[in-house]
Amino acid sequence: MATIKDVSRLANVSISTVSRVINNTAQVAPEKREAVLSAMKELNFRPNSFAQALVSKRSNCIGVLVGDLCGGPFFAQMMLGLERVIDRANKFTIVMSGNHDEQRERHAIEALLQRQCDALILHSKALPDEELLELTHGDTPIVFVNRVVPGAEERCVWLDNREGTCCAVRHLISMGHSKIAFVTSDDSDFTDAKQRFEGYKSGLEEAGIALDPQLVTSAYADEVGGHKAVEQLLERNVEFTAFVGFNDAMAAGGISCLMERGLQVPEQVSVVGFDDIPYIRFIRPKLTTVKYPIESIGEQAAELALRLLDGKNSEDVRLKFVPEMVVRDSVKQI
Amino acid sequence: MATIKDVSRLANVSISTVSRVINNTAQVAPEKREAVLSAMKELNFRPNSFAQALVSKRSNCIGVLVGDLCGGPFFAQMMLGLERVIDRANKFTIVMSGNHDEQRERHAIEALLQRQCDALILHSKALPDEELLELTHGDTPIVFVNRVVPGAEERCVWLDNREGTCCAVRHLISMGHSKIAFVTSDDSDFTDAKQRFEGYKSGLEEAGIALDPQLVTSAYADEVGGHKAVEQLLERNVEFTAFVGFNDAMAAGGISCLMERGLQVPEQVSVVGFDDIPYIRFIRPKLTTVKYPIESIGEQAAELALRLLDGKNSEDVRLKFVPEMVVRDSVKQI
DNA sequence: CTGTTAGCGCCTTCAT
DNA sequence: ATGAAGGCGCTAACAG
Repeated sequence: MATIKDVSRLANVSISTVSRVINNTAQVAPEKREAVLSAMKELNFRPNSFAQALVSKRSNCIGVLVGDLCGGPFFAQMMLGLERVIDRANKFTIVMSGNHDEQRERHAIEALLQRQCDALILHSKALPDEELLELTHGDTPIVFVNRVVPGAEERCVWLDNREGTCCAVRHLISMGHSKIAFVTSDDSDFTDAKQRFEGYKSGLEEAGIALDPQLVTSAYADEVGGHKAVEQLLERNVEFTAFVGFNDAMAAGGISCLMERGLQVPEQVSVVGFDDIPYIRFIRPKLTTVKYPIESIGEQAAELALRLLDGKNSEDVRLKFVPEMVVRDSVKQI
Repeated sequence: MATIKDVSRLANVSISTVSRVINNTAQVAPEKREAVLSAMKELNFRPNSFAQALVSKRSNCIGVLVGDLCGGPFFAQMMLGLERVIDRANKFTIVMSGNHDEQRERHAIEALLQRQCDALILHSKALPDEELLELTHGDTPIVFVNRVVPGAEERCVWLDNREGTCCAVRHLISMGHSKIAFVTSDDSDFTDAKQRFEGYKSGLEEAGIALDPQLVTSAYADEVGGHKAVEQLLERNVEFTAFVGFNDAMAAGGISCLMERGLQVPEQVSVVGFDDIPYIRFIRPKLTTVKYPIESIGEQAAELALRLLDGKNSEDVRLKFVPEMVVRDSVKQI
């Protein structure tokens, strides 16, 4: 790989001049500039980004920690939002996945930091609040996604999960339902699960409906889990006219369980999901759900990170997102 | 951020000694080693990876170009495979997406190269063969995924698309079908589309069935497109008992079109998809499809890249993948 | 406008 | 076993 020295030699100028034309950092005589340009082309020169980073103290990289790239389209969508703005700022994205494992998350963050990322965007599920808070004291700007870290609220971009399930319940109630089940994740120290359950409870409470523990069922938070959970629910022989799913996948699994038993959705049971994942359009009936605006969240998180980096004020960055209902065909008025 | 100098000062040793304990590159007196270690801890020292890369000529990064992170779970799954092996090799992954645009792909590769990635794994759809071939002449090892670049075959990890649709057709024929439609992408200079169409043709040919152009229909390669394409097909009023979809999304779209018109799958029309995307389980009936082992392909691509890097022989890396049928419920024997 | 010079943080001989 | 010194490729004063 050719270096700046090679170019300077070929163009018969000093390395500073070359540097100047590379970075447009000062005026250079047109003829010399031409000479440099053609020398660069001839040698297929590309500035060594490490040398640049070493001296300029800027890596132009934003490090991103995600749960896992493959757990559904979720992170992919977030990345889409992130990339859009990071790209526009002419920076790079380095992605690492923590796979929801504490050790791995810690290691990934460590690695990102060591890479001298200019800023970090973290979607950490496994690390404790204190550890995350600690990180914000370092000299690398850090932004948290989908999580509120106490003491670092102004660096968190997140969705109000509680409000989400609450909306879902409200919607069902407005459609005449009152026996509403909740099909949730069995990972009870998963913050999202707690919050969504809270939302379910307060939605009922608002309407003066007592919580019936028999109507709450849980399993692993995917389609298979949803299927199982609804199966359990059915076995309990409690009456319900609707259920809210922890996420769309569980809702879809639950629906297939109902259908297998000859129960029609929404004729006999209404269903509301959560997330509005793209491939929900494959599900029949079209699922009514709560939108998780993950792409926008990604965008705002990146925006915030860049602001922090530039020391610009970040007041107009949206931190807290409020979910909205997406009404489709899986809820029936009764 | 503390530097090696700070550490050496605090530990009362020379820079070299610190370097030695960092890299385990020579014997160091136990007491000094201890002093260094504790100094590193105290200063929260992390070696500057740029300085390391600058002098060692190794960035420990593998650059990856993907079509887009969000066009379905496809790339996410590939990333899963890639990451697994890159991670195991203690290296990093830098991802950029080309969004199927020639300019952007070129720019992304340029950027990755400038980042001094140790090797590149490219999933390029838009760049011409010659340009890609050219890249392999540089000094950075390059691996192509899901594409055969003439002249660089030993650096390509790919699936035999042609064989895939051929399998699908064979399967349908073995189930008694002979009027088999093909619902494909309208992007005709898209290599995958060409190859899959070839497979469809040769599948028919094998069975001595003449190709009926009326049975081939195309649209944008997603669910909506599938819907449209099948709509067209229906309007043509040609008889068919089955169709092969360009991919699962088109198949799913086609199925919903059929269902809306009261046509049962597979009772009246059998369907075979392509890819076996994860969320296919949401589709009713369960779709029979051709598996695209994208995760394994990702793994092997990464494996190949690492081999190339280490100059190890890469003979046992699997380059060409052969698709296999996944038989589920959307095909009926007639 | 241009060239010279001094590092950025680290690794690696080369002496000791 | 250890320290001193040189240099990786580049940028940023500083002199002309």
